[in-house]
Amino acid sequence: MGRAPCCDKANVKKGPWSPEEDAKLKSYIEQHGTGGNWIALPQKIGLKRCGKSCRLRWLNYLRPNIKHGGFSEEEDNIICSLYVSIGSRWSVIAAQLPGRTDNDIKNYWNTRLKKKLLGKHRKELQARNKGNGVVKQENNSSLLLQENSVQQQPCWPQIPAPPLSSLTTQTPSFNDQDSIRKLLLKLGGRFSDDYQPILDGLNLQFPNGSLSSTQQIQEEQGHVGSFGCINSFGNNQVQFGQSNEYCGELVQEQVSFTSAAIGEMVSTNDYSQRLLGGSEFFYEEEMITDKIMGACASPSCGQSTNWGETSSLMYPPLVASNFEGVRQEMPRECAFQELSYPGTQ
DNA sequence: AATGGTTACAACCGCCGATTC
DNA sequence: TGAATCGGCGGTTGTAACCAT
Repeated sequence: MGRAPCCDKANVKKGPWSPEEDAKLKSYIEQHGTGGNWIALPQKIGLKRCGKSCRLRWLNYLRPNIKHGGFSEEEDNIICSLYVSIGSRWSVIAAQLPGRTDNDIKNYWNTRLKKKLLGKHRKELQARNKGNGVVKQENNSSLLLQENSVQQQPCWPQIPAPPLSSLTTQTPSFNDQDSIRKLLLKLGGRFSDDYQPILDGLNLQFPNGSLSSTQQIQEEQGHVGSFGCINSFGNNQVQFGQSNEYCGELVQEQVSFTSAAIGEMVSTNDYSQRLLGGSEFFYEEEMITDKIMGACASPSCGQSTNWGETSSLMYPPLVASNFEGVRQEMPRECAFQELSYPGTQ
């Protein structure tokens, strides 16, 4: 059998913590530690709180050496570059920023960093459209979910690579690149300038339809994987790929940058435009919603869907250097799926 | 000064792998 | 071995503080 229930939810207090509760929790943990059992803790202290709530309060607020607010530019850069690399794995990102909690970073990203970058990105889009005389169609080429001309064919988006020639080749200027590099390595990514392109080792099929060797193996096994984002730090090149399944079809896109360009984007807080130059969907949920809904509503799709169903397929990016890396580092939302690959089975 | 909108952040919720019994 | 809980995580929500009108 299992254990006793975690807590009596009817007799548990919710909402903001009072200074008295904080003091009780803090002094107890400082004297006795957590005892390795958060659930039993509130009873010992005499708090009408859930053990989970106590844990959260301690980790995010009461723990010594916690920093709140006032993120430095350096921290911004680290958060941005790690988010680009590994997605919303806040605990991993927090581990690189002493004194910061995952909750803090998550809030900071959601309320400030994301908007800051998106705002800049939108301004640039508007300026670009103005310059091109484009009325609507905000760079819609970024995510053209093509209607299938033939049923059972993947609907590949047409993603134009950003103008690499326009990107600077100067050395990335975010200060903590080395630690980021180490972290990425630890996470299964590669970050070396002499590293060979990894795409052949990945289970990828890009719009040109060519199969990688790994893919062929996977094909033989009768399935292919779905993953979020691939970062290849080889030949000074970083490639972001996203693979999603819409309406039972695999949709992939790929954007490439030089690692120097990434450094520039991050250091200038301007990476949204560059990174998103080919993938606005990253932030502009409403835009992709419309497009996906539109695509899935297309006659060729053959089935109806709604955003609630498709949204779960919007995977965050992650680091992967090879197929195993993809499997191992796949966030749980990205659990390796046994996708039937249209046209390859 | 009042009101409505926005921002920032603490806290909750629900899921999942690990652990326990 | 399987059921149940624990601990950790990321996503979401509630609300106080702030700002603009």
